Amino acid sequence: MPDQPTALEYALLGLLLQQPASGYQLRRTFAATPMGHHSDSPGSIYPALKRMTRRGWIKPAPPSPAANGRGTQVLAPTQRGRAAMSALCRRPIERHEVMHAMESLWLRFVYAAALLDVTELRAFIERLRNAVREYLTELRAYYRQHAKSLPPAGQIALSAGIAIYETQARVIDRARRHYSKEGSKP
Amino acid sequence: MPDQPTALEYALLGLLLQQPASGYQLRRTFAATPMGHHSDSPGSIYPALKRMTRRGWIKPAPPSPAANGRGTQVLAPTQRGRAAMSALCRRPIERHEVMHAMESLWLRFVYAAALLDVTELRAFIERLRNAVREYLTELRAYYRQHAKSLPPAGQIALSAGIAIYETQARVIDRARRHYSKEGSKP
DNA sequence: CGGGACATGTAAGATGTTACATGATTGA
DNA sequence: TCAATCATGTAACATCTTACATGTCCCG
Repeated sequence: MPDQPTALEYALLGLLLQQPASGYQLRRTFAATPMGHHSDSPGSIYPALKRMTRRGWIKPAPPSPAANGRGTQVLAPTQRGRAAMSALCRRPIERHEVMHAMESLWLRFVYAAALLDVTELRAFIERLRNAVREYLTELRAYYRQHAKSLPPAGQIALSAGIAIYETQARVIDRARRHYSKEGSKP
Repeated sequence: MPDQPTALEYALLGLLLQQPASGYQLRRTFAATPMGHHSDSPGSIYPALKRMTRRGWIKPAPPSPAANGRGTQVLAPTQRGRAAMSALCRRPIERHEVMHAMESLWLRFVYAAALLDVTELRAFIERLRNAVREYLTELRAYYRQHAKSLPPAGQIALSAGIAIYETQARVIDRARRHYSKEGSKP
């Protein structure tokens, strides 16, 4: 039975939306790419692809021209797959995603830019911006209240946590500016 | 059989080294604290505590004075627990930890500051600094090679990844300065 | 013709998630 | 006394990790 799709499934779906590929190629991408800290192990990739197929998100591309001979099976997203990713991008951003899944949110930003129209993309960026700012407020409040009772190393580690989110807030502002006025082009 | 200790176990051990506590209190800490993105679910905490007990890292504190009445069982680290944490802090830092477990490394920094002498702490900071710098070099190289072929959003997301590590490198430098000359106090 | 990369998959085992079960204590 | 909180735990389930199995193709 189709449970909740995992972050891995969305990451795979995103890659396939950019370019249909085989399981093996996807594994290589995860192994070679710094973005998205997912495992390149066959034991996670292939079952995930099977689940996605069951969901109707992807399907084997027709044997097609360049069937490169080996057992390679090129997978391509379906219309439903595209819809699932769009739906993800439109979904509200939750606190726990900001807390420990910022990587996934950055991925989502990339796919939102590819799949949504400029207006919706701007809305996504706005949601992301607000979510991060809210969490930053929380973190700073925590720091104010607890820093004094922490050892110096604890203060430094906590300030690192805050600085990481401040940095990301700055990059989000940059993205916001980038997509603010010149969304569609001639 | 004792497999490899998990990050959760080390996080729990660290908290217990600061202050003996019950499973429930540890759960509350995970729920309330921004540091360490571990689950506060009983289904992960209690089995982890049981494994740690099996390993001899912790043991129930004697019924002691303030047995607060309820079924509370206060757990305290043993000598072996302390040794396990020190060993973790002295261990070389691996690429994959820098890639997707910086939170754990910050935790480790806090516990290194609490458990190791200044000389060893400085060595830990140096290792952390080098590991992060090396990974940053890799990330920047990847950016140089691939940024051009990425969509704008992909470039922004990738630059966010880099900026996060640059921020952390700066905080590590701060820590390094902090522990450089005035390690022991008057 | 043999080794290495390509390519897909399964099996065993451990961990984590969610939901439930259980019971004591406190306070309204 | 009723509900909320404190407090520990288990069961079912899904996922991930690691290791293995299998077979094809290319190149030296």
